[in-house]
Amino acid sequence: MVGPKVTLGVLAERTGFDKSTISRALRNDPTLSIRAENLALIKRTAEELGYRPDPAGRSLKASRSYALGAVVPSLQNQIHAQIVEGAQSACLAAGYSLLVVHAEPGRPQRELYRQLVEKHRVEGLLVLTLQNEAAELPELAALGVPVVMVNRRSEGFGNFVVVDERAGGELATRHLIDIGHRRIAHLSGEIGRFNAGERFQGYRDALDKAGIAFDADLVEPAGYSFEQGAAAMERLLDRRQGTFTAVFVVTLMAAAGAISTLRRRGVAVPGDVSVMAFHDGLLARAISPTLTTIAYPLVDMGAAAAKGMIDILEKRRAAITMTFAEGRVIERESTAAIQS
Amino acid sequence: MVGPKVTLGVLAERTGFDKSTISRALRNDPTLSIRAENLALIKRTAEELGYRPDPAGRSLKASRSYALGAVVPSLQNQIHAQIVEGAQSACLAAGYSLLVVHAEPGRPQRELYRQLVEKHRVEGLLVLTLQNEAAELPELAALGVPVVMVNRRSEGFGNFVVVDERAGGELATRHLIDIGHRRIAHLSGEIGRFNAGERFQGYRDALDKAGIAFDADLVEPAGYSFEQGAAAMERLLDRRQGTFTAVFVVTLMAAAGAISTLRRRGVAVPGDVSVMAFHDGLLARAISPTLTTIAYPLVDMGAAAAKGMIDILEKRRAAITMTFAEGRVIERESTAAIQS
DNA sequence: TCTCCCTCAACAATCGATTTACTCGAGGGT
DNA sequence: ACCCTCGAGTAAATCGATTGTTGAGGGAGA
Repeated sequence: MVGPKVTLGVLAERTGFDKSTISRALRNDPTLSIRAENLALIKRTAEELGYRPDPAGRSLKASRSYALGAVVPSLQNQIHAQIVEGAQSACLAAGYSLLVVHAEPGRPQRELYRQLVEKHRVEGLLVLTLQNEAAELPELAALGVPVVMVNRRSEGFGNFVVVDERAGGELATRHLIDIGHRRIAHLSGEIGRFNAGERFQGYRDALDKAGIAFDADLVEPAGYSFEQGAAAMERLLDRRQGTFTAVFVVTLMAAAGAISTLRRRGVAVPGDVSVMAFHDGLLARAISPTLTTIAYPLVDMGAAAAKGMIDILEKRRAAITMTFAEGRVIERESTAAIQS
Repeated sequence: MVGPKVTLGVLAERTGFDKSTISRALRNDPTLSIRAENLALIKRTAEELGYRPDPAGRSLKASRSYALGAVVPSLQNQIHAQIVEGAQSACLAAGYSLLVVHAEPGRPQRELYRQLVEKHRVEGLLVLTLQNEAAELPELAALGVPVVMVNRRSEGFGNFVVVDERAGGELATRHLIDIGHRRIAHLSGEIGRFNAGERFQGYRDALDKAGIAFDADLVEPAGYSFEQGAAAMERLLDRRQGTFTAVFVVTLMAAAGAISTLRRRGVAVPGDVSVMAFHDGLLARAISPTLTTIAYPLVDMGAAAAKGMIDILEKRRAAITMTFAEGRVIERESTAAIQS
């Protein structure tokens, strides 16, 4: 079917040139000088026979794998799925491949990273997950390949691609303020973690700028998952039902959880409480009421991370620190203006 | 940091044996006879130095890439995300890598497949998408690598890993019947396609077995997406509102869409209409009311497909035709018994 | 006319792992 | 004394692509 493999050797026989000449010709190697007509002949022949350099040969000689690795908590989280989609596209477009592994909870992630680097020889790691950054970052660095953190950032750590979480948190909260809310609660993540902490700061920023007093009791630690959002809303209602008219929830999933609790407890959304989430995904349109969110170009972010990594590997840049600022409010049904 | 690469050559110097001896020793090559103590020495040294065979060298010599390719419509669909997660785990566990590409709508998929095979040299394709199977399957076959269809099946085509769609459709419908429904609508996919067609058949099977007359007018062609589900429910209500008490929707996403329409039109779920979906995912618990679904082990299905592919490549089997039968009803809030 | 320098390529060595074909000495059988 | 067979490894070739080095032929300047 496919016939004998088309290698440089085959091309050499066909054209009468040496394989090294052909290799150089096809790559437009400037150290090769060749007659224009011969160059054309070689290129044409390669084209006709459908020559594709074998990545194994290339890798062996170059001591490179042209592969990146990514570790992701779970692909079932749409946020991560978007990021991975972008990274994948960027890798393929640049001639790299991307190995994605998901971290099964309970199994130490260190092993996954190590396997990726030592066994599969990935040249760089895209990190979308880390339980304990302080402890794990040094380990990662010790693996000897560059690391780019995506959707995460750690003090003093070089490479990251993130969205402006703090500005996003502020944007979300300000939107609630703009449509008339004053008593705004916040379902947060673990404040010590980057994303949760920044979003929380943004929430405070918006309150401050609007001259609204911060009420720590209106902040309930939740987490990123549906269940955590639901449980946190439960606690918040137990304590403060009726005293807030809007809530900014730290993630899309947790917002869905919060809404489910609100509905179950007979609190109308957005009638009694408006709900605003961070990050957009198909889920936002699938639940009812549809969710107002702060949307960032997550696919682009994934692509930027992969591209940045590749640039680093190819010495086109030394580091990547990129912040996507262009968050915007996507208004849907879960938020409503307050008239009073 | 990582020091000089540990290759067979390094091990040879350290132990005094020839690299070929070491290679064969480490792989327990039965054609090598070696003194037990020397074997132990070699293995110990390899362990100490952290030797990992370089996949590039191995690939080159073996003319194999140890990589599989998968083309998926979008990772943002949880169903596909689950399948890919499973496939990924299975590949990594077997020492293979998995290249996932997602089909951007509009770009011909044929190019993606070709690139995967010719440029990245994947040894097998996991196919989760195909617009037009009759036209594209021969093209895929012509690429010269084995193809396993996942969550899809085509008449006369050898390899597939699927769930028992028809039994699942029957199970879903029967559950509705069991809890008292008689007038059951169906939001279907394109009947010509495998999944949609089978699920529809299952729907009919259940009606037949229960002695309920099939009413073609209660079947509304929808599609697999949220929007299509929403629009189809719109049409169905326009035509038949009040004449059915339950609906079996062809996918999770479309069911979410259907529910959103039902709610907007003031039809209570499950009060007026019970909704049952096919396949389970985080989404089912995130929407409100939570969705009753037919759950299949999709992660396992992805893993089985990858494992089957690897078995084929390693000649442990000639083909894989596997059907997961163990679908089960996960009862949540979107369905309720009818008392009458 | 004699170097010297381009132009246009060819040669050969590598990268790391695997595989096929040997080698070398000790012991066994006749 | 001679041939053979094991046991225990060794040597060399190979996979395909990529350099670093070398060389033949021709034109130009001295």
